[in-house]
Amino acid sequence: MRVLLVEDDELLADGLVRALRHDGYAVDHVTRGDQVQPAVEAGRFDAVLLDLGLPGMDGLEALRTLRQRRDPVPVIVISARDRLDDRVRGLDAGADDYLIKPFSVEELRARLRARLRRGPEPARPLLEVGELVIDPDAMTVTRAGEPVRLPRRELALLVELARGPGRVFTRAHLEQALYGWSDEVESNALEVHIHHLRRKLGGDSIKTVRGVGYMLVAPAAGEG
Amino acid sequence: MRVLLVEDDELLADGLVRALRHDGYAVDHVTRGDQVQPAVEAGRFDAVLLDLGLPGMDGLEALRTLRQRRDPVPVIVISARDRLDDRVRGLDAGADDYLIKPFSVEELRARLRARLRRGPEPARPLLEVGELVIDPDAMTVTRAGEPVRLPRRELALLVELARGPGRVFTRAHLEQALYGWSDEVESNALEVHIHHLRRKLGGDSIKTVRGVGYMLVAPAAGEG
DNA sequence: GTGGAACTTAACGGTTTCTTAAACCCGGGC
DNA sequence: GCCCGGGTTTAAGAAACCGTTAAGTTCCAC
Repeated sequence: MRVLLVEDDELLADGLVRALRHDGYAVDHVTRGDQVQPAVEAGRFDAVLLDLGLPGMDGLEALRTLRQRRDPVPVIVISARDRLDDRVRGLDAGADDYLIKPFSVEELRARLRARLRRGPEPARPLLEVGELVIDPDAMTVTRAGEPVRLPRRELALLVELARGPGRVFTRAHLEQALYGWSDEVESNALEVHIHHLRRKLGGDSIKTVRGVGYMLVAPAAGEG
Repeated sequence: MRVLLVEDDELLADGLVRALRHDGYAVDHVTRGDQVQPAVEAGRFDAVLLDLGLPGMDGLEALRTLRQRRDPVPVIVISARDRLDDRVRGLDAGADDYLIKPFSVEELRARLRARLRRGPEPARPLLEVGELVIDPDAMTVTRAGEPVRLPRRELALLVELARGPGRVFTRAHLEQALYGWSDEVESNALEVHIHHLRRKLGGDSIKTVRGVGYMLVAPAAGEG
């Protein structure tokens, strides 16, 4: 298992490298934010441990660059920035975990194990349907470059459909995705939401499969 | 996105359910540890939020059971047990994240988002008979790559026949597959559906066995 | 609180699908 | 040739499905 440690504090870095190597990981170590992208591209790491306050380029910036290029490598942020919105920002920038310094090496090990157990989760590509761009990860939609603000139900519906573009989702599945088992829908709420979505996204983006359900039209697939 | 919340503190659970529903998640809620396994099996959740101190069965136990059965659902532990070795044990039991009570809802949201970023849906099992490909889950059929639109009854009939290509299914069996035990059909509805299917799939795809029933055979290319 | 957005429910009409029924077909026995 | 029973085809009314509109209700931000 190959791990990239990005940390400019020599003392901490030394300790971590030593501890992780002791656990059997192959650890590479860089100290500057602008080294992250090249290192990851070259190195095929199974995980990255990323400090945030770095010379060259801020760690968060480096992380965003990585994710913009759809690199799926698991990233654990290790930072002294302990404010709530630091953590939220880090996770939303694409971190898989966020550990606050000072932390116990034991916990880092456990969280690293948890990440490595799963392996990289491939990032989904942006879904483009005509002038429509759906980012299922960020749960955002833009039309002709303009962000489209969607109400909760409609967004949830669209994101669910975007999980399998070109695939049919049954009404039962979609209703479960929106409502769970607790509330049962015994009206045509689903159809109404579909209707509203179509109005906002353009009529041919969501296709009806009669007697079955709905599907988001895939970019590549020919027919609408 | 479907989320299962496992939490016995009514007040906390209520708040979380409310907050998550507000974010567009379909939230189901159970309070006992021994309800986790059945719920997850029945519910196809995208993530589980799991308290540890639970009636019925300890959360950690429930988590281990889940993982022993190779269930891959992402699990975020939310617990007041804040000792280092609690966290390590939780993560090593198969948790993907471990959040200590009291926590900020904002952080839970961010960590949930991080867990729900995920790759494409796994491939589904397909039934293949000659050039015919049936996806029972999406309830779609393609013939030589071309989608064939089938109404529900015809589809159900075809799916049943496709379970044993080259095998004869009795009328009684097929009628039961279409209408269940309760409904008795006392007309030739079955024959009519067979007729329609043959028209769409090609005349020789469904063979009649006089006095017994029908069977599916690989249809010849180019017809239909 | 209050106003507006979002959500649900209900109703209607056009369309597809399902069932029923009746006519038709066809091989086998006489 | 004629009849018989199982199977096929056709047609038509009934039922279900889906899109749309609109009204009522809940939710939420101000």
